[in-house]
Amino acid sequence: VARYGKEHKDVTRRRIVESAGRRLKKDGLDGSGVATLMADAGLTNGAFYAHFESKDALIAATITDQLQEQRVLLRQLAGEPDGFTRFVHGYLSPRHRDDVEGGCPSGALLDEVARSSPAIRGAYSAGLLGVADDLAALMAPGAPAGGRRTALGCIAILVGSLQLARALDDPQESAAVLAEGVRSIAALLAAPER
Amino acid sequence: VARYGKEHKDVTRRRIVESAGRRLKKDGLDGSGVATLMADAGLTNGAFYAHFESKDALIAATITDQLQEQRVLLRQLAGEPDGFTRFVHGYLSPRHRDDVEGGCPSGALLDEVARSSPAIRGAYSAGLLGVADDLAALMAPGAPAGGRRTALGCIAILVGSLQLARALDDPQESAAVLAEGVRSIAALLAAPER
DNA sequence: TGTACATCAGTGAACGCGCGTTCACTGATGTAC
DNA sequence: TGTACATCAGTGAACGCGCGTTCACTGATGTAC
Repeated sequence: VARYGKEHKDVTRRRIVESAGRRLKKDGLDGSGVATLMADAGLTNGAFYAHFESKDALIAATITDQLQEQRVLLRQLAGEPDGFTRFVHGYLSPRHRDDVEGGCPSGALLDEVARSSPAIRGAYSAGLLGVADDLAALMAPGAPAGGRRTALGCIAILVGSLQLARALDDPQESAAVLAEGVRSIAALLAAPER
Repeated sequence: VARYGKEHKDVTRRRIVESAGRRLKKDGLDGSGVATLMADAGLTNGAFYAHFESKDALIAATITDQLQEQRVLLRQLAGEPDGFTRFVHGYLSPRHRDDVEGGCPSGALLDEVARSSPAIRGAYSAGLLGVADDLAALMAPGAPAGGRRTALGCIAILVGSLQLARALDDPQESAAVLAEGVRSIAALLAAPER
C-alpha cells in the first residue's frame, strides 16, 4: 500500500537542489532563505524538512551537486580539441563574469564557504579535489596525479580573476583582469616544475 | 555653548570603523549585525545612526578604510629590500590564511562585495585600484601606470589562492595551494609583456 | 471493474529570534554668567 | 570661583519583518478487495 511512484520524491529533491544552485550563487548562502529556495522549486516552506535535515544540509548537497556539474563540463571538453584553452577562455569571458547564477560555484561562493560549517567545507573540499583532478586530465591527458597541484593553482587564478572582474565597476579594468588571468595561466603552464 | 571636545565624535566613528573591519571580515557582510558591530566598539545599537546613514554606508566606509590599510602596508614595504617578495610570501603564508579577521579584506569579502549595492562596489573598486597602483610601485619602482594591469593580475592570484587555501579542509592541499600561488606570481612576472 | 482506504508529499500557520531602523530619553560636558 | 544650563553623544526599548524550524492538517495517489 504505497502512494506515489517510488522515484517521485527523488525527482522533487533533485529539483530543489538544482534551483538552489542558481539561487545560492545569485544571493549567497546567507542571503537565500529557505522559503525562497522552496518557492524557486515550486513548493512551500513546510515541505523543506521532508527533504533535508537543515538548511546547512541543503547547502552541502547543493555544493556537491554544483561541483559535480563542473566535472561534467570538464569531461565533455576533454573529448574535444584545445579543450583546456577553450575552458580557460570560457571561464574568463565577459559572458561568464555576467552570469553569476549560471556559473562556477567557487567563483560565486568561495569566501562564504570558507566561513561556513565543517559539513559545508567538507563537501566543498571533496568536490573541488575532484574538479582539480578532471582539470589536470584536461590540461595534460595521461599525466599522473602530480598534475592536481598545478590544477589547483590554475583554479585559484581562475576564481580570483573571475571574482575580481565581478567586483570592479569599471568595465575596462574588469576586462583587463580577465585578460591578465588568461596570461597568468599561460605563464604558469610555461613555467618549469617546482 | 558646545559640549564634548570637537574631535570626540570623529574618534568614536573611527573606533567603529576599525572594529567593524575585523568583524565584517570574520563573519561576513550579511553575517554581522548592527548591534554586534556597535557592541564591538563598546557602544549600543541606538548610537549607530548618529554616525552612519545605514549599514550599507558603514560597510562602504569600512571597505575604504581596510583597503587604505593595505596601501599603508605596501608603502612601508616599498622602503625595504625585497619588499615585493616579502609581501607575496607574507600574503600566502599559513599565518595570513589562519588570520581572517586581521587579514586582507579582498580575501575575506570579495564575492560578497560583488553581490553588494553600487555604493559598496564603488568604494571597493576605487580602493582596489589604489592598492593595485601601490603594488605596481612595489613590483617595479619607477615604472609608469602600465604596471597597474600586471598588479591586478597579481592581486587576482593572491586573493584566489588565499580563499582557496582557506576553504580546503585538508592541510596538505591547503599548503600546496599557497605554494602554487607563489609559483604563479613568479611565472607571471617572468612572462613577456602582452 | 469499482470503491474504500492507508499512505505520505506537500500545505500553511505558528514558534522564538535577530535583523535594520526609529525615537523619546538620559546624563556628562564645557560655557556663560 | 561656583553654579545653572544648553548641548548632543549615547541609551535602550520598540517597530515591522524575515529568518530557520516545527507541526497539525490536507488531499491526491495506488493498492486491496
